Amino acid sequence: MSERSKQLLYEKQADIAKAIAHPLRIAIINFLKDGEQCVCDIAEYVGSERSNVSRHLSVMVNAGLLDYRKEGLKVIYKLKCACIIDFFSCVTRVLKQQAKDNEILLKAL
Amino acid sequence: MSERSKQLLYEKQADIAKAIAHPLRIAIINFLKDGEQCVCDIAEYVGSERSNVSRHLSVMVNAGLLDYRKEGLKVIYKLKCACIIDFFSCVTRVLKQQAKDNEILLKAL
DNA sequence: TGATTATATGAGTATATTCTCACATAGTAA
DNA sequence: TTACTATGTGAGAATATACTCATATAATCA
Repeated sequence: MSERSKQLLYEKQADIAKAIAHPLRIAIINFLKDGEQCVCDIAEYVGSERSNVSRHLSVMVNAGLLDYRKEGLKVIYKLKCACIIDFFSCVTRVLKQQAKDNEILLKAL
Repeated sequence: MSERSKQLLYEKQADIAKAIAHPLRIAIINFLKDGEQCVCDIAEYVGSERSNVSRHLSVMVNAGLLDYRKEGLKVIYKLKCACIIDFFSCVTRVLKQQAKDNEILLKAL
């Protein structure tokens, strides 16, 4: 792969990681794991303004993480790729390792 | 899990995603996939200032993605958890889907 | 000792992200 | 038509991130 292609790929990959990298967006992903939802239900679940949630949703749509469809007044969002869940199994492993490290540190005090 | 615990977990997960979410850091992860490296070799590989690379490395160490050891003047960094690679297989699937979508769109023009 | 090298960090600037409020848009229903 | 509801978006302020340059630290070697 050329240097330029690599560069582009890294940027695309970073865009996707960025689209995940926010507590509110992670909460949304967790909510959508169990099925599609409209903006107002998502906003209630995550406890934030609808306008704010709407923006976070559009970040994830732009990154290719979510799909949506309109149903009357409502817009229903869903995960486009269930594989996003895999990301969290990786993250969970890192967090468990961190917790273990902290435990060791704590015992040394 | 309590609301507070969920909130904390989402923040921790977001911190890890943030630590990945930069083209330079992704380039570094790709370089370290093949084995540990010192700062100056990493800086040369990614084509950036050492001071900048040093900072990106410390972001990833703080997030629990990397480990390091000192060897003389050099500091050698390595991936702490190979599972980070799994993240990219997920990202790759999202990117492939995007490429497919774009192809469909292109044909419709 | 002083010079050299690798790395880390403080300070400043530039840029990006997030949130809130107000308003716009679009579908629905009286 | 008007009123209502769900969603999206512009503008501004607050905050976070990233980069560069200069300097600090720490190991090595003459």
